[in-house]
Amino acid sequence: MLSNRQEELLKLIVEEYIKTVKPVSSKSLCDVLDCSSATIRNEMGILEDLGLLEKTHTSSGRVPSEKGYRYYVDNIMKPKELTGDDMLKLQTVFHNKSLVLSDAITKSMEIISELTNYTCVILGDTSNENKVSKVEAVPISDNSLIAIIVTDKGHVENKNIILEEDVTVEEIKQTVDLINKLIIGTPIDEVSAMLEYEVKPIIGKYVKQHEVLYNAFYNAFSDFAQDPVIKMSGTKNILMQPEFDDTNKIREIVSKFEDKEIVSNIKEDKNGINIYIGSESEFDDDVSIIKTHYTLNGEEGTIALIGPKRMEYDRAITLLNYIMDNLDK
Amino acid sequence: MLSNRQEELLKLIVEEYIKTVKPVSSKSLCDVLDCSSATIRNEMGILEDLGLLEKTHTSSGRVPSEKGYRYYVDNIMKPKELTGDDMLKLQTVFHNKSLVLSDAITKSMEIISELTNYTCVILGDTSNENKVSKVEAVPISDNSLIAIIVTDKGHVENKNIILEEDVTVEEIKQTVDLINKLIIGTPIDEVSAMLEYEVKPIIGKYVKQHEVLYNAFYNAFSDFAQDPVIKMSGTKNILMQPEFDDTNKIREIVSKFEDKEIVSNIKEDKNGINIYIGSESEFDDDVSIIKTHYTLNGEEGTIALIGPKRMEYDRAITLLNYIMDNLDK
DNA sequence: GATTAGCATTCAAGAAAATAGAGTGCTAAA
DNA sequence: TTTAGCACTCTATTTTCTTGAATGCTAATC
Repeated sequence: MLSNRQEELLKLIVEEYIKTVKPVSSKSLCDVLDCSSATIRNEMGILEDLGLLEKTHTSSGRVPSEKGYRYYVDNIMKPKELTGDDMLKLQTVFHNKSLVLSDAITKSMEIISELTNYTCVILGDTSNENKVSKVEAVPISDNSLIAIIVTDKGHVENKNIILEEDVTVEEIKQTVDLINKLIIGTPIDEVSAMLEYEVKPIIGKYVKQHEVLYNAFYNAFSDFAQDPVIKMSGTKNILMQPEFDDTNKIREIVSKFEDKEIVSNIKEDKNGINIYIGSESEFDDDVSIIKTHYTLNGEEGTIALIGPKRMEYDRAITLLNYIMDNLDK
Repeated sequence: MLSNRQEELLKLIVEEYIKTVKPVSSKSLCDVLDCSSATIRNEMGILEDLGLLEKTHTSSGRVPSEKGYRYYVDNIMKPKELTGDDMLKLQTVFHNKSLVLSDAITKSMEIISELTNYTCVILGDTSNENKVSKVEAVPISDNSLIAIIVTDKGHVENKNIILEEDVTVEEIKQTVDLINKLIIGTPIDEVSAMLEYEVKPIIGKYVKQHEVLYNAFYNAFSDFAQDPVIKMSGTKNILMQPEFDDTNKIREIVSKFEDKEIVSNIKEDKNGINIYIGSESEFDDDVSIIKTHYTLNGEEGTIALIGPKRMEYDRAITLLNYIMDNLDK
């Protein structure tokens, strides 16, 4: 258990380091804590023994450890008020009423990455709340067609399908009508089963080239659930941070950003705003990630803010909270 | 005018530098040119006076200048045969027949960036060859609908539209039917005019909330022509090149890659494969860009390969040519 | 028992000097 | 026209020194 002074000291060191990116010396805190540097050094020693502080070399000042940041975030940090300036920029998103929701998230992401100078990632999934609203097929050539699926939440997916065998326009129309009749209103995650057990048996009776067409639509729908949308904003921001002043580190991060599989792992399941510090992020030991899962009118996904370990956690959280609150409305 | 030996010398220096990224010394070429280093130094001096070679400092070996690369590309370089290995990897794209064309380009881009270790960019435009094939509108809520436009080449665009005033399902249906009747077959770049002069006058007679609906569709179509698709592959590749072993240079390039406006400038209009060396690229003085414009079954755009100035121009061109030839089929 | 002054100690970071070696340019001879 | 030979230039690396900002510890003080 930390004494009041120890907590105060940890707080000062974390906040000073976040600001300056330089190890904090005992002397520099004398004034604030109103005691001598020797006393502070003693306390620092204790915090270091507890694993909350670290040194970069034997005679350097102290730097928060991962555990130190964790303690700060869990026990010390207080929510921060939004500054008028931040507020002002955020307003521009929410006052534009003609923005469709999905655009609003994207726009928020851009603003948040700009305000914080961190990198913002959106991993969007199509929520299972989506129900099929309309299916359409437009023939393009003799052996290809475009299958279009619209959901009640306004999602549109289309797929260009090559047909292995010739199919008549009439057959396509029949199939589409049939599918529409049977699956409108079906939640998107149940469509595959629906197609297989309800549509497949019936389609054979009415449509000649039923195999080909069934397969085409089955593939179109199976794509729907998959590949989450990845959007990033401010990729460069995190690379600009002084702690990443190393070509190989930058290359490593850029490589990870480019790898969809790695980025997809940033996905968050828990509710509320969650903080992952350094190695906790499972993305890169030198970054922290603040994530939150959102469900918003048929869209669902993760919004994540990637910054250095010395992130301004309080401000970032406040900003994210503000955005989430306002998107709800 | 260069002598044979001078051309040979330039060729050797360019190719050696491309391979090693180290200034080339006179001594290292004695064997190949079968003369003394002093002779080579004399010739090098001439090439330097002509601005084809440069030194990094007074007593360093020679490095090709921008003009040197240009001379090499224009006068010396010969097309390169594809290696069996390259060929093999490329085959995988073209043997997959169920790949729709647009996917084939994307896939080619990925392979080409992987084979060359350069960065590949595709700037896709919707060609004006596209003609409207079908328009559809699906109501989502009382005050919003999804407008969908399909072209004869298989392009689909959709837009979520918020209606300022209430509109009935019946009115939407009427409008869509009307638009379909009037504009199917219209080239995409003429749709705006068509809407304004043909549809607008008529729509008023049949549809009550014609203003609102007209505006909605007008906006949906105006989006179509705009925002070209940008796809990138192997962003990290160029950052890995040894000449970019500098954090600020890397940051600069990443920033440019992130800026859609800058990337859009890479667009190519000329036919055939074009080479832009260093400052000619107008993207960054330290890179070269090989670009080609493609028109392919209703899709149109630019495919660009971004590498260091010491690119393997011959190989890159051969690869691009191979891809373009095969996409045509 | 907690605090602090004082002092030896450690280490990074930067400047300065020393060294080695890879190249060049130029001259004079072949 | 070519080349051997040599002085010269510059980079890159290593080494040494110096400075100053920290620390840890001890012993005196509050």
